[in-house]
Amino acid sequence: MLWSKTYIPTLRESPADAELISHKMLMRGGYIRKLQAGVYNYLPLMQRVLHKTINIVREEMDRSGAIEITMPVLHPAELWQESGRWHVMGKEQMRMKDRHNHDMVLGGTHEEVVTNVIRGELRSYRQLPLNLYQIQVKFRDEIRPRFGLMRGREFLMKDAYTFDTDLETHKVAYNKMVDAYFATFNRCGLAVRKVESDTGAMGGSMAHEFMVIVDTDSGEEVIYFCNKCDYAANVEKAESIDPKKIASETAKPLEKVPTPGAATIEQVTEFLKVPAERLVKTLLYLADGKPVAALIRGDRQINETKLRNHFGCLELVMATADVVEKVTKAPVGFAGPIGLKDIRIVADPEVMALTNFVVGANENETHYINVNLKRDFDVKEVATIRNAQVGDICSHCKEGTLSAQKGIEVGNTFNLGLKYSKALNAKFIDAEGKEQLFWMGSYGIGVTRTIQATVEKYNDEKGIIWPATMAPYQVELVPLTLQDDKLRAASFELYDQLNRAGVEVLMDDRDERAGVKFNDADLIGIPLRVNVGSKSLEKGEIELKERAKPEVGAVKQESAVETIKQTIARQIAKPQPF
RNA sequence: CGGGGUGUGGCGCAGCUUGGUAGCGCGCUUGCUUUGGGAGCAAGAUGUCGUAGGUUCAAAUCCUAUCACCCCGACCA
Repeated sequence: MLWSKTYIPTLRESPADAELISHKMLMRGGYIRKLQAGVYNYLPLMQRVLHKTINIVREEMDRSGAIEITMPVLHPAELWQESGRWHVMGKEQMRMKDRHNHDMVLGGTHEEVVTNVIRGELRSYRQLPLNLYQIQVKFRDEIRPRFGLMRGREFLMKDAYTFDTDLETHKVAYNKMVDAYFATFNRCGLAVRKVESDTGAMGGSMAHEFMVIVDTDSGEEVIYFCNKCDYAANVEKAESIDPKKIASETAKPLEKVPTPGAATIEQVTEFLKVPAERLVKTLLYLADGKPVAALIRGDRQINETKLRNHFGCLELVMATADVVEKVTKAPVGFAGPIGLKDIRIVADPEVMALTNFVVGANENETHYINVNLKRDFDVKEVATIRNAQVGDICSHCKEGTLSAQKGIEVGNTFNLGLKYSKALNAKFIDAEGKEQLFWMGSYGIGVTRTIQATVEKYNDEKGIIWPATMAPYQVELVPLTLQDDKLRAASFELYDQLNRAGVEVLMDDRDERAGVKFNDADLIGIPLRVNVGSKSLEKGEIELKERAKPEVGAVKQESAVETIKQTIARQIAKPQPF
């Protein structure tokens, strides 16, 4: 392709609304343009990267035995009502009405539709296992779309769905997908970490996320991993070991003390000269509208996902001040479990291990000190509802400590169990002639997000450095000038030779100065650049410059095509640029 | 939705406090020179100053409303 014949609108400056380096580079390199928040045009270079990435994903899915289909983007609301997710998805689901005033959904995921595809028709266990996948645009009305393609409202995704006869065969299918994911991301030059995650609105009992670990602030999610064993989980899921009961001190008598002006943990620790881990926070929430209380140590952060799972509610929101006052009969900041009646109270195991601790007294500017469980109050529900923290002991090996890193989630896998087959009544006949529900799994790869994650990972101050497997072109051919007839002729000849040799080549045939072309070449990040300049041409040579390497090499014109092909082959074999 | 911020040629920005009819850099067009890491000179084109009201002789500038976009938070197959 000739640069002059395609459309590569590079920018010297970053648009003001781009924050992440990857977002800036994709904008500056003329890869993407925003249409509205979270919705992007994919320009010619991006389109080619997209094709490359899709091909990798497709090849690995096919290799794993998954079968490609295409399902509609437009779904009838009835299907979502049938599964019960019409209400679960809430505002995140893009919805519209047709001319008959029927509710429609722009799909953000396809569990319902894929189940509808097979139900009633896939009737025999002999047709199982089955894995159906598609690569398709998805819509999600994100609360806050951001960071370019990282969190879009419209984005490209590969979604696969497995159907199996039982849990054992489901696990086989699940692990095949896990293997396919590692293979896929490897080919993209991305080292990914598989971490445990919460199942969220997907239901089911097991889930993993595939994370690209990044040093920058671009990681949207914090993941915790053990320094001794291979345990890794995201912040929603990560668990640390529960403490043994602290060598029990003698219970001191309960005492109610005034704490004027001390409503926050910091103020109370300061005022009472008690460390935060001796305080118990009483946090009030509305679980599907009903007030509930959660007790965690003062030095800990509540994990609302864990809390929501414990209460089994759809909606969990912090109670407003007036609810707090109504329930505790005290202003915000003085809630405590003693005397708190008629609401469910859940305590973190760490709280259960405390003695002589401090709680709010449900009275303005008052706390209880020397509180002890059983004697002063009792809780019926105990569940881990705190966030893990760096330095905590790993809950798996019980030896290592947890560290944290930021990551970009590029893929995920979910065991869905029987949730959707049950809700949508999808059954097959087993070997005994009995009707059974399908065991299902769902598996996503954010294709457009993976592309941006790759840019976020592989760039320098000059621009993008693509892994050869994803690069829009394999080679960028740069004639240093077009004014010199010999040089021009040699460039076009090489361009033709490369095309005939099946090399994906972009030639910068613009009548620009060399510096402009070099800078644009570095910006768009094609892994191999070939310079045709008069100095080397006099020696019968052309120059090779790999984007990821500083040095410039020279080869004889005659062997140029061969050397270029070898270089490309080497780059593709090891796609990680550095 | 809460908090913060920004909307002025394609991109980046100034002008707004103190109203007087829009400017800079890059890019774009044409010509000449130049040509190995973002050239120089000259001549040009491109703006209903986000939108709608209002105040005023006069509004990019003041007031009101509204929309869009960005950041933090909440949320997130």
